[in-house]
Amino acid sequence: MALPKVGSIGEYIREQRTQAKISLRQLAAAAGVSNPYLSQIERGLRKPSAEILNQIAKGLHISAQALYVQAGLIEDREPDSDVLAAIRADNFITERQRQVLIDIYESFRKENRVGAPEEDARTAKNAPPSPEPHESDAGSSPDDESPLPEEFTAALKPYTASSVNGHVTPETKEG
Amino acid sequence: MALPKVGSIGEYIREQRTQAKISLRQLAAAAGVSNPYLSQIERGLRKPSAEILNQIAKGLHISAQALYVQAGLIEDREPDSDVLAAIRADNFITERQRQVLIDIYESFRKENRVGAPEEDARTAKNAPPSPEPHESDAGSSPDDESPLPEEFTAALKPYTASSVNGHVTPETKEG
DNA sequence: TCATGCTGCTTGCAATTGCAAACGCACTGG
DNA sequence: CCAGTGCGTTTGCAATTGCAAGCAGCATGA
Repeated sequence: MALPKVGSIGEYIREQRTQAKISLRQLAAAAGVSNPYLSQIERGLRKPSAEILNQIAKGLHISAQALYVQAGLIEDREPDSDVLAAIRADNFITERQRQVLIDIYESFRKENRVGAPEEDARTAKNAPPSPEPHESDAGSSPDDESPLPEEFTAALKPYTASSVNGHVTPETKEG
Repeated sequence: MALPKVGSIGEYIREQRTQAKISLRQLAAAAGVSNPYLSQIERGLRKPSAEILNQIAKGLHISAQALYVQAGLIEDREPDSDVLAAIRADNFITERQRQVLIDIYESFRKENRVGAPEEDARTAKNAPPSPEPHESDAGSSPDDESPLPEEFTAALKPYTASSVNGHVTPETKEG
């Protein structure tokens, strides 16, 4: 298990390099690494550090992210929705908060996507994946100050109590 | 320039770890690295490879991307897209779920603003000024000894299923 | 034929990573 | 008072990274 995915990333680099029609030495120079080392990387004999990887990405003029994904260092994130992208790009929240937000959002979607369980069928009915007509702007009542939490566990309780509960529209039930 | 941002990433990791209230050894075990090595990383004495970085990110339950950015291995992402706009535009979730998400996000931002006199948008790069992990201990679960985020996801399920999705007392109509 | 220049590859070697073991410190409790 | 447990840190050491130097093969040209 010495070379798990290392090989694939080496191939990927070589592929990109040949595609760019530049020599190994050229890329090595552009990336600021030695030619022999780059050679070894491309053949999977060495596992480049993140720094080297980054430099190679720069030298290849490709996104470092692509390389990291190839190297298995970053999960290939599915472009589910813009919400996740926005959350991930947001700078106003801490990492932990970000993670919680993502977890919550994903749990929502998972909840809505309930495959076919009869029990949850009705709950799912509330949130059909397709066109749930949220015609109401639902404007998120601007002046409705909810006693929002500061911690997760703390955060969740008040929700069910005030914010969420207080905004229910029972009519959504189908007759 | 031997240690460019290594120090900062170590601090960042330690910050996240203490924020998560887990010990160095715990994180080391969760991340699959040795405790002494993690200690050295946090103090900037060692420059962890991408693989280790990735494992640490997993152990911390934060996005590996954030760590790479902190390590200077990935260019900082675009400033910030509007999370709220994305949430409002999303039609994979119900109105109630949308409301919860918005409330949570805003509460997070409000929470982060505790030590920030004015709009610190630009100053806040990737980590808010001083989030002050001062959990008000509002929850204080009885036998809660898992400060890990998984606790939250677990905590989310019941509440997404029942409270949010429509198992609430509908009498609380908006009026 | 030899010289020059290009391609990529192999070979030692210093520097670094990453770990197992052990250390010092604070706390608990028999 | 000393054993036991937790914390973070320090200390050698094997394994690896990453590089300078050198090697072999294939062109072009005098």
